[in-house]
Amino acid sequence: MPRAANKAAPRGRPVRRLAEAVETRGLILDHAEALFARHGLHGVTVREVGSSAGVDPALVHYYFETKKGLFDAVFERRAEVLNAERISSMDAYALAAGERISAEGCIEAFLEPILRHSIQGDERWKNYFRLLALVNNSPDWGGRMMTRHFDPVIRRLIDLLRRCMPQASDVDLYWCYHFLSGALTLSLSETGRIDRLSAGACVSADMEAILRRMVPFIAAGFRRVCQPGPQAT
Amino acid sequence: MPRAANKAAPRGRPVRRLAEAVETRGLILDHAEALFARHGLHGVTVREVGSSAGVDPALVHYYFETKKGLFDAVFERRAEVLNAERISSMDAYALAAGERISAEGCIEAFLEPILRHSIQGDERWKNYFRLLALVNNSPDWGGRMMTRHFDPVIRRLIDLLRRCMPQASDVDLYWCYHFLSGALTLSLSETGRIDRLSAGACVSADMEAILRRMVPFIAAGFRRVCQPGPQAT
DNA sequence: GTCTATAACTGGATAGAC
DNA sequence: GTCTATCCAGTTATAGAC
Repeated sequence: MPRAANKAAPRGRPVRRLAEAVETRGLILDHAEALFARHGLHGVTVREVGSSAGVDPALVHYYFETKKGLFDAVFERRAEVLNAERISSMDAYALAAGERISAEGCIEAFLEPILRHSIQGDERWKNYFRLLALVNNSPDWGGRMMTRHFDPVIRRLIDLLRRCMPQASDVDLYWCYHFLSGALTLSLSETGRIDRLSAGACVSADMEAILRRMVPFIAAGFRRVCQPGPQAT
Repeated sequence: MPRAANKAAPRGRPVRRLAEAVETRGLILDHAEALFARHGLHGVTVREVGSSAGVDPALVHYYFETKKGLFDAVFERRAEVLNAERISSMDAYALAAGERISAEGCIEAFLEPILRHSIQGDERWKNYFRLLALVNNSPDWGGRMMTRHFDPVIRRLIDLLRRCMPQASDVDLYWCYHFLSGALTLSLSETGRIDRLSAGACVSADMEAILRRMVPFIAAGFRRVCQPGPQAT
């Protein structure tokens, strides 16, 4: 079982070797990411990954053992980065806002890191987000995968939002987050559907436009459902 | 090319035969629907469909020619039904509401038919909805498939909403629909994630709870983004 | 319409040379 | 670490008997 890069340098070997290996590994991950994002786990073959990355297919097994192993590695790689960014974004906001904390602020702090990568036009991140969308909507293992990697960050968001709406019940907060999650992941998948539907008025890739509308949209939704305000329907 | 049930009765044959054939065809569709919903197009084999339906795999090709043909047939079958239901639901609402038309009413009229099937616990419809969620979030052909089958109905919804918010711009309306679409399809996919995230407070399958919250949530979002109201932020 | 048999091929995975 | 060669299970799809 050749476990991937467990012990760093294989004792006395020139560093060049290791650097190249890390490079190869990353190359495979990048190309697998792009392919999985578009066709899903079962829609991609190990051979395709290899030839896309310009690397022998056997190397894929060398580094990741199985196709599922590769898929998981792809999924995990950016999850950690993203979570760290979101946590620090929310922490920074909470600290800066203090008592003037608002739902809009929390949601923007939560969304901004993920959408910033898209706005900056990083294709690798965009592929990863498409993959996220696919996994989030996969009935069998998708839910578990999301739970395993992202739940702690979501709880942090819910905690912040609770401070904005102290009278909100947990059920309401979680359902509202659920709507947020659906709206976000569909946006991330950039299927191009909204472009055609709107006859060009909307552009799937325009994350700036999405962020600008999603923050008030979601915040208003949260407030309406979680605040037992005067509106009676 | 044995086109499926093109001409109804093959001239002079006993009706039994035809009835059984229709039954077999439907059986295949039902089981394919359940499998595609959970594993996607590439995650299912023709053999699996056959053995799940208790039918010879060759029959799948007899009725649908290719696996993709089967997939398309599954997707189309309920799309027509659903569209008709949604149109008549919205028409009925618009007629009844008259000048007292509201965003809440439009959205509920749009959502109710789709969620009613789930609320009634029809497993076949629920599988179909899971499939919808998967397709809606598929970057490559998903967007086109949604466009082809559902855009006219969506335009009808947008038209109604425009009557509630005459000053709304098209861009805003379409983006807001996009958020609605994401929230809806994630709900339909019932991944079970929200159940774990909320430690049991929310239940994925509880469409009643979803509908009750989604209507005000989405309506508030629309109003906030599409109405140039006094709120500044 | 249904089933058997099989063609023709592609998939993931591994052993072993370099 | 990388590549060649290969295994073999499983794939779609079809021809043809019933």
